[in-house]
Amino acid sequence: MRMSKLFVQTLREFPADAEVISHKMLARAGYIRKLTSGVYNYLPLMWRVLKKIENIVREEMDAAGAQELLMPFVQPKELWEESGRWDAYGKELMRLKDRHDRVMCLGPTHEEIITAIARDGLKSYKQMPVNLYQIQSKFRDEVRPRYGLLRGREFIMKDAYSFDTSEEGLDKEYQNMARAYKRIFDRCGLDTKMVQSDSGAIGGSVSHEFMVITDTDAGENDVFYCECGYAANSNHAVSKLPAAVVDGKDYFTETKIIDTPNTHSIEELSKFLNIPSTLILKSLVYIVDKKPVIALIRADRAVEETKLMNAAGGNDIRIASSAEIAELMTEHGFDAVPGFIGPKGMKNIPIIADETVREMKNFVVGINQTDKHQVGTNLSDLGVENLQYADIRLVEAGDFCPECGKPLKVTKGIEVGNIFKLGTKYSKPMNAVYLDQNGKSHPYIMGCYGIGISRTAAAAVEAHYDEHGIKWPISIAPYHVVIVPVNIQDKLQMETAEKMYEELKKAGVEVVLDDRDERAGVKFKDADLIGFPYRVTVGKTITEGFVEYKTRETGEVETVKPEVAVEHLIEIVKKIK
RNA sequence: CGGGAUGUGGCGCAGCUUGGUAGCGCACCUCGCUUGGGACGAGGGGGUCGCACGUUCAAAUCGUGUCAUCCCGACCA
Repeated sequence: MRMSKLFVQTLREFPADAEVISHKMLARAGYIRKLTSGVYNYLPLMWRVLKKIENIVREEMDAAGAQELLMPFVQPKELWEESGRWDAYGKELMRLKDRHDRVMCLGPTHEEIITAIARDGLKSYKQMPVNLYQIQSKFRDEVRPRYGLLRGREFIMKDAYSFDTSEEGLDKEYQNMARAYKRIFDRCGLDTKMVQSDSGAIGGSVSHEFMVITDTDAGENDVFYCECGYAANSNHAVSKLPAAVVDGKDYFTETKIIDTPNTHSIEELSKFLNIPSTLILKSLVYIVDKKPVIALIRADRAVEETKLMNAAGGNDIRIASSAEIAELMTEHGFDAVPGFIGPKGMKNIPIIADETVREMKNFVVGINQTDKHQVGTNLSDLGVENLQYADIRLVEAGDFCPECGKPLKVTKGIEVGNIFKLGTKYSKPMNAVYLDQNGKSHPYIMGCYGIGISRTAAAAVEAHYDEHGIKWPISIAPYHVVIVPVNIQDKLQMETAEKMYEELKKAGVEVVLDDRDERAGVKFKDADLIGFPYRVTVGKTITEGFVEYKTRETGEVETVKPEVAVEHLIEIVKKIK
């Protein structure tokens, strides 16, 4: 490709509305243009990158035994009603009507469709196991799209679905996909961690996410990990706690109610009583699926909302507003303000206590009376009904690994892929069954496996850039090399550049010849910004028979003969896989 | 959904307070000159100032409404 014909326009400055590195870089270097919020045009350079990632995914999925197909982007409401997700999915599901007023939606994921395909054509145990996948645009009407390609509304995803007759079969395929994912991200030049995670609204029991670990602020997830190999998303991580004072016997000799004026926060209360916060039982009111739930936890710790939501068996959670708390107090005949709330007397409302609460003795707790707390208390003193214990605690750095006991570390991660065990979550309600050896019907045991293609591209930029621009891993770079004749009016320079260009093209190297009548500085800036992995500069030294060969990643520069540079590049490209 | 901000050529911005013929830099086109890290000179094309209504002799500028976009939070296979 000749640069003079390449459809790309680089910008002198970063667009004002771009926040994270990948968005800034991709927009400035002419890879993407925003069409509307969370929706982007993929310009020719971007599309080349995306196709390369797709091809790596495709090769590895095929090698792992999966089969590619393509499902429709527009889907009928009826199937979503069968699975029960028409109501459960919420506003993220983009709904629309056709001219006959038939209600449709844009596919945010394809469990319903694939399950319908399977029940139509997958009738015998003899046909399984089978794994079907597609690479396609998805649409999710995010409340707040952001971070460019990292959290768009329309994005490209590879989604695969497996069908088995047994849990063992599913387990095998799950491991198979985990290995394929590792190879895919390795080939894309991405360092990923496979972490345990919550399985969320998709449902199912077990899930893992593949996270790109970056030092940029684009990582939306906290990942806790240990040198022993344990790694988990914060919404799922568990830990062992450091030792703490959990028995208040040295502070309180009897159980009594005392005045604690204006102690609205844990900090104020522990200061007022001159006790560690580990002796205070914190009570928080959440609204889970529109109903109140009280969470109890040792006060030095925070509640992990996803864990709490799962413990409460809900699909939706948020902290209660002060108005809702007031209402709840009134219903139970109290009038305490937040800061003095407690489980005492809260009948007919689920109370979920974190595991930390089990060990607490002679502690301090709110009793739903403003400016008062009860000290030297044990949970049994409070006569709590509907009590349930669960791990609802947010892990913190410094906690210990649940598996080996060493201190956990925390890092930010960008989720680029995930794998779920779905079980019969979709096959059962949709009555998608096969016949076994005895002619008896059973629902499929399913798994699903996603990779965000466009997000992977953005994550690669987050992981590979410098102040001058992008540094693509060669396997997913839009082109392998750019040849820059410094002065296109110089006959020898231009002839040499053209000759190398033709030779490289012939050898299958993806090469751009920067034949623009621009000054060298402009071409160098653009080359760095766009992120060609290699640059060959044909300048003055060509009179002595040499060109400059530069590696973008390392900045290393060599002076070599043109034919050496060509050979070198051909070798490098041969080795990409 | 709560909080904050912004909409002026493709991109980045000024002008608005105090209403009076829409401007700058980059990009784009032409010519000259230049050619190893975003040169220079001259000439040129492109914007009903997000939209609507209102106030006024006159609105980018003032008022009301509305839409869009971005940031923080909440939310999020």
